[in-house]
Amino acid sequence: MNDDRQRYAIHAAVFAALANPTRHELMHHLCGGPRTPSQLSELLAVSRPNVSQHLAVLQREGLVKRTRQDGQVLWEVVDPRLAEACALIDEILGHELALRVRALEPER
Amino acid sequence: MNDDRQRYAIHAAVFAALANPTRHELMHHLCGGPRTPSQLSELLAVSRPNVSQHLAVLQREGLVKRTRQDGQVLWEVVDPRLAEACALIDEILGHELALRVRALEPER
DNA sequence: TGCCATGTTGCGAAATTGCGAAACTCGGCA
DNA sequence: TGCCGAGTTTCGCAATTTCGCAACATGGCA
Repeated sequence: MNDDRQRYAIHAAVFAALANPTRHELMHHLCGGPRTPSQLSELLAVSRPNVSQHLAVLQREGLVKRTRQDGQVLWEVVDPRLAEACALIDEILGHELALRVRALEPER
Repeated sequence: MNDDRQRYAIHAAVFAALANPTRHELMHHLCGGPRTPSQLSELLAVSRPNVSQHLAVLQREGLVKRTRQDGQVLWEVVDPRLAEACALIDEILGHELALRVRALEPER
């Protein structure tokens, strides 16, 4: 059972990597294919150092990996099925999430 | 696209609810059926106030709900398929996670 | 060699999180 | 009415996270 505690901790760490809007958006773009830090920086309108920091967090949890190609740095998701998993959670929480998104729109 | 930002934020908030070992363990137990705060407190060896706090976080993100029965408080998951989603992520990250769990065992 | 674009790392401040302790709410019951 | 147990909320503090900014590393090119 102490074993389970470690599993819970490791699991929670993986979820923590996705528990940030910027990292979530990073994963979304990376699921569409490898990108360079500069591309991501421009896509998200986030500073390059910030992108690097978030990518480091995702890498630490084993969600993305860095490769080199033609002298430039490319980051990519370890397993594209991660997008499916996120979509599944979307579907399950679809009602709740849709309500909350809609609730924000007519605000102002 | 600003719309997407809100979606990313809401998504990240849901993941943040599961980005804590105690809350992860709470969800695990609740997926097995409704439980009272006292039961959860004993199962997890966590103080009752702390259990209430974590349940409040999970409720805020629409993952669990509170019901009353025979004068006692029961907490339950909103959708049991959440367990499936977690299992899917387990499977996808299975290799990585298994390695990391195993890496912890022979430590001491 | 020097310059410049790309990427990463280190640091400090502000904001957030997690948890114990104390206080509060609410039913049931004598 | 008063008491007691279950459950929740509030408060204070330590630890963590996030981000901007500066500094550092690296590779191409004139």
